[in-house]
Amino acid sequence: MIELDYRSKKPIYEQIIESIKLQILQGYLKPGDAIPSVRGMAKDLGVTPSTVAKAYQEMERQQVIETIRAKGTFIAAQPVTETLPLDREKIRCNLRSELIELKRAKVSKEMVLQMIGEIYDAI
Amino acid sequence: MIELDYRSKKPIYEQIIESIKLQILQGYLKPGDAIPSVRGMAKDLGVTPSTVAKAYQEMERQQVIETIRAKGTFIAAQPVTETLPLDREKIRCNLRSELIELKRAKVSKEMVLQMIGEIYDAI
Amino acid sequence: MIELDYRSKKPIYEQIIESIKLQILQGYLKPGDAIPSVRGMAKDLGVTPSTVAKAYQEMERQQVIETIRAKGTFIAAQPVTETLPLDREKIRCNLRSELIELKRAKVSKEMVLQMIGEIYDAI
Amino acid sequence: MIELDYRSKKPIYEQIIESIKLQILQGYLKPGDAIPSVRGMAKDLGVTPSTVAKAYQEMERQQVIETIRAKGTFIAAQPVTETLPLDREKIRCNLRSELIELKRAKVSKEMVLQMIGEIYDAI
DNA sequence: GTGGTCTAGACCACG
DNA sequence: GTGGTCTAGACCACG
Repeated sequence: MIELDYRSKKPIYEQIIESIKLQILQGYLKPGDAIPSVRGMAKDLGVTPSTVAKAYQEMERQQVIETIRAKGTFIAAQPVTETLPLDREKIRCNLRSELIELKRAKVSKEMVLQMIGEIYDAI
Repeated sequence: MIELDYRSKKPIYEQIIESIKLQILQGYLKPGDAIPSVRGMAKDLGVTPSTVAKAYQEMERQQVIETIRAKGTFIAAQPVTETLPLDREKIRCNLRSELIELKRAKVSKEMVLQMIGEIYDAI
Repeated sequence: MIELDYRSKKPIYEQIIESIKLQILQGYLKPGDAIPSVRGMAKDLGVTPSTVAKAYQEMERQQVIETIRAKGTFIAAQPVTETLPLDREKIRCNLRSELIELKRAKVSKEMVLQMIGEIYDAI
Repeated sequence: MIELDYRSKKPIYEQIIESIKLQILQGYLKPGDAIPSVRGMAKDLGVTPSTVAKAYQEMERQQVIETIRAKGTFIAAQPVTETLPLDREKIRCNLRSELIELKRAKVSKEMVLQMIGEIYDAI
């Protein structure tokens, strides 16, 4: 199941994507597993189908899921392991933004690394 | 100087804030240093004064800069070092989103920690 | 409804904020209640949407209201009760300014306390 | 002497007025006492003469001070004790704004009255 | 439809 | 000149 935070500034469709990816990482969802149809998940989550459709389209583009015509949508066989240089750059940039805030708050490198380690393990 | 990336999804006013904070962290801007007037920076950057004003107001709220009555705007004497719990939570959440992507790309914890360390040092 | 005083020196957006806060205190608005959209209230009040947007953004920052993704804006669940020390100091300073005027007008301490009590109760 | 807070949002000329009034209330300045010339005070405070002139004009209007041609400026003979209904209304309105914030912060009536009493006594 | 961002101006109080 | 407020519009992402 997916829990949405409507109060968050993070778009709903991104929350859906993040949640699915997380469940894959954590092993709750495995390659070949079926996930609900766009309409089904929209109903479950109480959002409009187009929001779910947007999330699915984006995940399909990223080869996280696969849609097999008339059969449904499934977790993709093998998650691609390489990130595109462009995405890599985006991640670096976003991380940097957060690290600027932490460094501004005088959080030491050691504290940051510890924190990152914890988050990484908890994923 | 500030370099803007108009292609970025990050709003101009946020880019201005991040750039100023970065320059403070890197020592290019020190407490008491004057920064350009709203109109001056707007002209420099080729954006409307309201965009710069929005950035300045946000930074003043965060006590990054101080406006002194008709004398100009200055880097605040002593940046407050405590982050609000709420902001802290937001940072954690944003970091997590990026780490999910890295873990998905099979980037090991060691690699992530190394990368974070580098970014932290480079700030 | 909100009544604006265009002759007042108090900015429109601040009047909107004060009015909403007052209605919450008086129980006319309760946590979870919807308030008009930015555009809706702008039309009601006869001001430009950006003025209302500014008021809403400030109230969101103060956790007075919450914006829920494309569903609207609502009175926040539980107003935070702690004031920041800095805000507290500002309130003290503003109160002092007014009390100086009252003391100058030879209004006795008893009269002032009575007056304050009345205003407090009437809120 | 007058201490100005350039960081404050309160205009310099208002700070000057408040300071003079305070010194009168506290007995440091008595009716008939001379106060510096506009230029003299401007030099003392490090502000432009027009700022001091604005403060003096306003105080003269309020009969706080008197300017005697070619002799200088003096604390007025007897401070007027009645406030104009309009000013009274303004004070009430400003007090109300601050009290709304205090009530929002769940500061009890007793606490507020105590706080007001302290400030009043300290003036 | 909704809020967020941005433009291009105007006016104002302050100094 | 300076920042703060406001108007009247535009465009965009999100849902």
